Amino acid sequence: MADQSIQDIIPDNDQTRARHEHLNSLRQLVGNVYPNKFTRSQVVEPGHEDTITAIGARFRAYEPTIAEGDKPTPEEIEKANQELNKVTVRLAGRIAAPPRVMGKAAFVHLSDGAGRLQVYVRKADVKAVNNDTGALIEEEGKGWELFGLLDHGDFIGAEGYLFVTRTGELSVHVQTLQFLAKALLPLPDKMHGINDPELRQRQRYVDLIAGSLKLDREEGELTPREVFERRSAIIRELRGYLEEHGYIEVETPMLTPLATGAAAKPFETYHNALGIPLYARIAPELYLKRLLVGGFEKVYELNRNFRNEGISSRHNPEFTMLEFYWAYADVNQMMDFCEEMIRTTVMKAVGDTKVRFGEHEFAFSQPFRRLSMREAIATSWRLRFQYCQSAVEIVDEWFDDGKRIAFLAQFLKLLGLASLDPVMEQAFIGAERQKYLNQEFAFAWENARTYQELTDSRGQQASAVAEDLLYLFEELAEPTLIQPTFIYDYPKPISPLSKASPTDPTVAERFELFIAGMEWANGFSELNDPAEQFQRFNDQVQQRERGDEEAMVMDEDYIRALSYGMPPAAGIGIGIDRFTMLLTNRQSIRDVILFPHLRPERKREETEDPPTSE
RNA sequence: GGGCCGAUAGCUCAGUCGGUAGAGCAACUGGCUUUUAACCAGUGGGUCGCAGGUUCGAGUCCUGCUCGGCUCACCA
Repeated sequence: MADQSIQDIIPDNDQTRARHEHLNSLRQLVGNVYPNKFTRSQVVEPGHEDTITAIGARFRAYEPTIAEGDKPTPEEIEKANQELNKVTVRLAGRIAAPPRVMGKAAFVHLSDGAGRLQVYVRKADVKAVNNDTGALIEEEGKGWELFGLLDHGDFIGAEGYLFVTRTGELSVHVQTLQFLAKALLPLPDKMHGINDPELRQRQRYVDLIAGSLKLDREEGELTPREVFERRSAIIRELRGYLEEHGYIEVETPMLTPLATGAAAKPFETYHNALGIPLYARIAPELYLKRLLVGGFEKVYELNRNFRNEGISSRHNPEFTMLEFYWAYADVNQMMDFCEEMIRTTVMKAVGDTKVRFGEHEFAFSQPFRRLSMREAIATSWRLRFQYCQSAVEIVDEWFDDGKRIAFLAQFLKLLGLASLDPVMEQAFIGAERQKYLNQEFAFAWENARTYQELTDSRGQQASAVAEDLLYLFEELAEPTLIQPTFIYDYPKPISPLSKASPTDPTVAERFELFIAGMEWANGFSELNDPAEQFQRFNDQVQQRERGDEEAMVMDEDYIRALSYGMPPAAGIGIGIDRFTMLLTNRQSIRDVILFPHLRPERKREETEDPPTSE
C-alpha cells in the first residue's frame, strides 16, 4: 500500500502527458493552478450567482429565429447585439468540447453540468488573470497563451459581454480569462460519450460529465443527470404530498437487534461496546407501527433498506423504500390514497400523466384496475389458455377450491410455460399450433392426475394452498398486468403482518400494485391483535425451523407494544428505486442509483498472485 | 449459483480462412480573426482483460481465471 503511486490512477499516455505539460505551463503563466474561488456576476437575478443555464435561459430569446440551415441577416444580428453588448457577465464552467481554434480567434462551449453556452476568445483582446495576485496580466498575448493551454474538461472563469454570432448563437465575447482547475484525465468522446455500462456505474462522475457534454443525443432521451434530477423530484413530491396530508417524517433504527418487518436475509454486523450482533434493517415496518401505538396517527419514513440477497437489474443490496401508516384507515382507503398520491407525483415529477416504459405506455390519469387475486388468476387463465378447448371449461369457482388450486398448480408445473405462451403468440397462432397446444395441455392434465392423491392432501393445508395460489398468480397473471392494477385479497399465510378480511378469514386485507408486469407497492390493513400476531410469528418461526431462511423471527417487544393497544391502521411500502425506473424509462435499477454496488475492481498486482485452489 | 454473450489506442468501434494491429473522434506539429461534429496538411500513440495450451506462426482456435451485460432461480 505504501508504494502506491498516483500513476496507478492517472496512467501515463499521450493524453495525460499533454495535459500535465499544459498544467506545468499554466503554473508558469498564472501561478496557483488550483485557485480558491471565482466570483460570478448576478445579472439574471440580484443575490443569485449567474449560472450558464440561467444566462442561457434569460438571454437566448435574443437569438434571431431562423429556419434550419439558414443564417440570420446582418440587420437581425445587429439588432440583437445592440442590447446584448451592454450586458457584461462573469461565468464559470467546464470546457465542454475541444476548443475550435481558427488562427487568432476561437470558440468553445462551457458547461455547468446542465446547460451549455458558447464563448468566443480573440487573440487581440483576451487577457489572463494571475491567480496569485488576482490581477490581470497586462503583457501582450498572455491571455491567448492561457487559452492555448486549456483542454477539453478544464474549468475556467470568463468575463465578457454577450453577443450573437453570425450563425445566430448566443455567446460571450471573453475579455478576461481565469484558469480554475485541470482535467488531467481525458474526457470521453464528445459525440458518443461513454457506452460501457461498467464504466458508467463505477465512475458515475464520468457518466454525468459525458452525459452533459455529449452532442449526439436522442430525442426525448434523459441524460444521467436528468434521471437523477427526476429521482429527486419524485422524492420531493412524495414527501410534499404526505406532508400536505398530515404525515410526519420519522427516522427509525437502521441498525437493529432483530431483522424484522419483511421476509429477507439481513446483513449482520457487531457492536463492540454492547457486545451484541446488530442487523442492517430489512424494513422499518415494526418500528413505524410502534409509533402508532405511541400515538402518532400518520407517520412515514423514506430511507434505505438493506437485504443480503442477489444483485440484478431489479435488485440492489441497499434500496430506498417509502413506508407510511395511517391510523383508523383500512386497506381500501389506502388503495384510494396510494392511487391519488402516485397520480399526483407522476404529474408533478414528470409533467405528464402519460409515461412510457420500454414498449408500454401508461396513462396514470385513468383509474387503476382493481382485481382480487382469484379474479386475476381466473382472467389470466382464460387469456393464456384461450386456444385450449379443455382449459376454457374451467370456471372461476375452481380458484376458490383448495384441492383444485393444488391440482392446477401441479398441472402448470408439469406443463411449463416455456413451450406455451399464447399471450405472446396469439396474433400469429395457426391451426397447427392450436392442435399442438391442445395436445400438450391434455398430456399435462393427465400427468397431473397421477399426482391427485398428493394434491388433494396439499389442498387441505392452508399454507400449501396459499403457496400454490401465489404460484398460479405469479406464473399466469403477473406478466399480464400491464396497466396500473391493484391486486387485493392475498392468502393469509403469506401475509404474516396483515389483518384478515372480515368477510373471508382465509384472505388478508392486503394489496399490491402492479405495473408493466412488476410489483411496485405492497399495502395492508395492519394486524393489531397481539395474540394473533404472536401466533403468526410462531408459525413463521416454525417455517424458519423447517429451513426457510427468510421466514420472520419472533419480535417480543413488538408483541408487547401491540399489547398496549394499536389503533386500526393501514400501511404501505413503495420501492422508490423501481418507481424511479418506471418514471425515467430505465430498465436497470443501476441506472437510477448513483453508486450501485458492483464487485470491487481487482488491481493487476493481485491478479498476479497464484490462484488459490478452492 | 446456472445458461448465453462480451472485453482490441484516452473514447466509440472494425479486424475476413490462424500469416507484420485498423478507422473516426481525442492528442501532438503547422496553417486559418464569427466557428459549431469547424476545416486543411502532417506526426505520434497498442501487455488485443489475465494465465496457460495447440501451432513454424494466435487479436483470431482450446482450457482456466477476472470483470461486465442479458437471462433463470431468490427477492422489492
